[in-house]
Amino acid sequence: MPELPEVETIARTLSPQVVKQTVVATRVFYPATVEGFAPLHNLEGAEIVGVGRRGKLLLLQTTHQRKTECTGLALHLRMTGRVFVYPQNAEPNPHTRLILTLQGSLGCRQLFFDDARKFGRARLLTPQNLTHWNFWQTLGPEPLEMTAEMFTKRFTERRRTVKSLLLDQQIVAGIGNIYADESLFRARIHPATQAHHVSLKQLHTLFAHLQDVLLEAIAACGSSIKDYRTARGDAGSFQNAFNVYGRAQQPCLICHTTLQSTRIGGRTTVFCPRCQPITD
DNA sequence: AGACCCCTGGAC
DNA sequence: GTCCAGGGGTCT
Repeated sequence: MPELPEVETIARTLSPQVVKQTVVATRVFYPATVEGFAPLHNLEGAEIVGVGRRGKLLLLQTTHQRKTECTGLALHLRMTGRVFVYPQNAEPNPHTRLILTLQGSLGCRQLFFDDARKFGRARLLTPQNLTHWNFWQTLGPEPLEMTAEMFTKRFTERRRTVKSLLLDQQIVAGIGNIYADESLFRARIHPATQAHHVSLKQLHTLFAHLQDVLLEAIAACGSSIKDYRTARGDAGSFQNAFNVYGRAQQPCLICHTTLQSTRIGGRTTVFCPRCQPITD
């Protein structure tokens, strides 16, 4: 389930494989994958000039196509989306949703977007698509680019639980279930604490740990639970550093108390009842 | 704020 | 066969 560190890793590993290559053809195998007002074939003729990330969105930046006003493609991998570059003769598999055929200094290659669960989405970057895309328009700031003051201000005086705010893409972009639970454990904050009951000092601690865990995860090329791979096909290794995610009923690595599992905002939440006391 | 939906592979 | 994983949209 690609979150910020996984998408960042994909962007970094994909970039050298696609930059300066031209999209010469596109194929759509599952039409619902493409959202918005512009068809995927509007990318044809454009050269990929960069690969970036915004929150959990992977961004392929292309040369501006004046006729279609297209400047790239946004991909949301959701849970099972994968991006790979294959040789010209590679055949689509049953999970292949999109293929961009690339031509350039690296020869003819194919950029595959595979997605078993069909939750992933692609959207062309055009003025109309961006204007009418509420998710894009309301997406919160990047956690690795915001200040501690920006972060804490978004959590104070809110009654929602601190975990649901961490997962809210309008509050902070790019955090999913893994890094929400891991940063709350490190900060020793119970995930069900209402945000207005978390002290300013605790919020600063949470922000510092959130940045730490994201940077460590990026350095480890992300967390591979099941589906996630880099754009080179490698697994990440940060799953080996989890303190709580996926460890319900196992002993806390700090105090050996049995880790508890609950549901917050519809998501499985694992925490240590001793290290993360409830404060209310 | 919570429920349901979208989807399918894997665990049991 | 049943249940679960879960990001984001939508509806109540």
